[in-house]
Amino acid sequence: MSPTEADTLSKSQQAYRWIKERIANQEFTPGYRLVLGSIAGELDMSVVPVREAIRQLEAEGLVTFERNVGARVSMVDDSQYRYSMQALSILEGTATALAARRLTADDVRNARRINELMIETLEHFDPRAFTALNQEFHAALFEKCANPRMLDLVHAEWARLGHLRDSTFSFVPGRAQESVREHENILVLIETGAPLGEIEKAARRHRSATLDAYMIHEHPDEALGLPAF
Amino acid sequence: MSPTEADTLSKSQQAYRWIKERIANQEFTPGYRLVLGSIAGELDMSVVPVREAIRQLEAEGLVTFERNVGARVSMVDDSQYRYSMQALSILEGTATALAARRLTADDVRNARRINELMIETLEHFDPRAFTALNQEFHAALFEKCANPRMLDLVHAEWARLGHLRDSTFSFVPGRAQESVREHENILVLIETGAPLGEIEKAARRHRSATLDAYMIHEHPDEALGLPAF
DNA sequence: TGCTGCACGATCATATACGATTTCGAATAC
DNA sequence: GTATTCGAAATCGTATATGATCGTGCAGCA
Repeated sequence: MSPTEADTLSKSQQAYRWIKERIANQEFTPGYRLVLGSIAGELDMSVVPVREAIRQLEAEGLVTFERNVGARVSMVDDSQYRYSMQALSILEGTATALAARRLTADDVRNARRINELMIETLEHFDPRAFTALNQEFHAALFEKCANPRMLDLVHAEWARLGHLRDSTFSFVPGRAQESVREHENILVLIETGAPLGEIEKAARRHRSATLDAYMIHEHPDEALGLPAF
Repeated sequence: MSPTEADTLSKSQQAYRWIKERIANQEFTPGYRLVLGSIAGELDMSVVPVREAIRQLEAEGLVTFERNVGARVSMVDDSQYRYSMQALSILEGTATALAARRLTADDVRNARRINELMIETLEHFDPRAFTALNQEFHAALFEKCANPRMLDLVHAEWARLGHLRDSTFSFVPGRAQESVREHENILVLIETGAPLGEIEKAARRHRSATLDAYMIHEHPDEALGLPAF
């Protein structure tokens, strides 16, 4: 046999990934009509697995579905991005605080290493790579969150953002320097055993600041409409 | 024709509701094996819609699914309840703060009315009714949240809790009095235009306190394991 | 007795087929 | 010229059928 790489993958899951990838690639832009039959033909399978895949995507909010009409890629405007970012700032801030006391010296060292990598890449700045490292850094901090439910929510929100934009720092490259400084600051708070409230606030503000930078850069005219904390 | 009541409902949705109801009713207890064929037979439909329904429920976390094996009602132990409550305390706290500035005098009046209803029912205490009113009260406060994404998350978490326990106050009836007092306190904070941080903290603590009461009542021996803020 | 392997039953996964609903355009009436 | 109705094509919703996979119990052997 030649189970090239997707042998252990059910067709529904194949379809799921296939569609998701196209959406992430902007190949299927928002509003794009997802026709069961066509996709099934394209993937050389019947419509049943495709249906299931689309329902999953619907549950994640990536596509909207209307009965007897069909599915289309969800409309994602800037406001959704902003809202998701704010939600993430809340969730991630709390998750980071809930993980702080459980981080070992090694964990902190590792996070710092990632942050130093980010500093290095600042010279020949690559937004995509920087965004990826950024995610890695924060994951290192909140992954040990004492509350798995919070962790799930954080992951879900990260995934959601990943679909809306594959690189935040493409939009606000200037924010990168400030960002790594704040990272170090958070690390110090964790190391010195600062009150959890402080850590939460710092982590939350850190992300809010990225959002603010984005807003000022992309929509300088609009008011944020989102109260700060 | 006799479209008794479910004419406009697709079979997948019928199945979805049917199963969900059984789970809520404890008729399908955690660990219960959901067999596609049996359910399909019971509902007099083919397995296809049932499959879809189960996948939806899976996405919501109500059932777990294993390939080529089947679905079963998710195990929900106390810890999950606790984690969910804590997540809700965070989300709801923030949502309440994000809604505070948008509440009109009427909104506050309405919320206070609900709270007074809760006070009245304290005499002949009915946990179910009290819990329902409690939800109504909080919904009145956070429903105008400026961030719809946060609102979605709050709703989802409420729904999740609804499945785990249909009445929180069955477990800690003594908490009710304290609860309505804190409600009034939150209302005053909103009316007087307290800083959003204060409102958030109060709302968060309010729910945390319910969780603590539950813990002390049900698991006095266990440490919370969840740091307070 | 205890373990290995096989075969059977239960259940899931997918394909194909058909009926149902919606959408869109063309023909007709005004 | 515009509005309305009718009909066909596209697409979805579900049923039925068949192959694939997993769990389990029994038989055979050490």
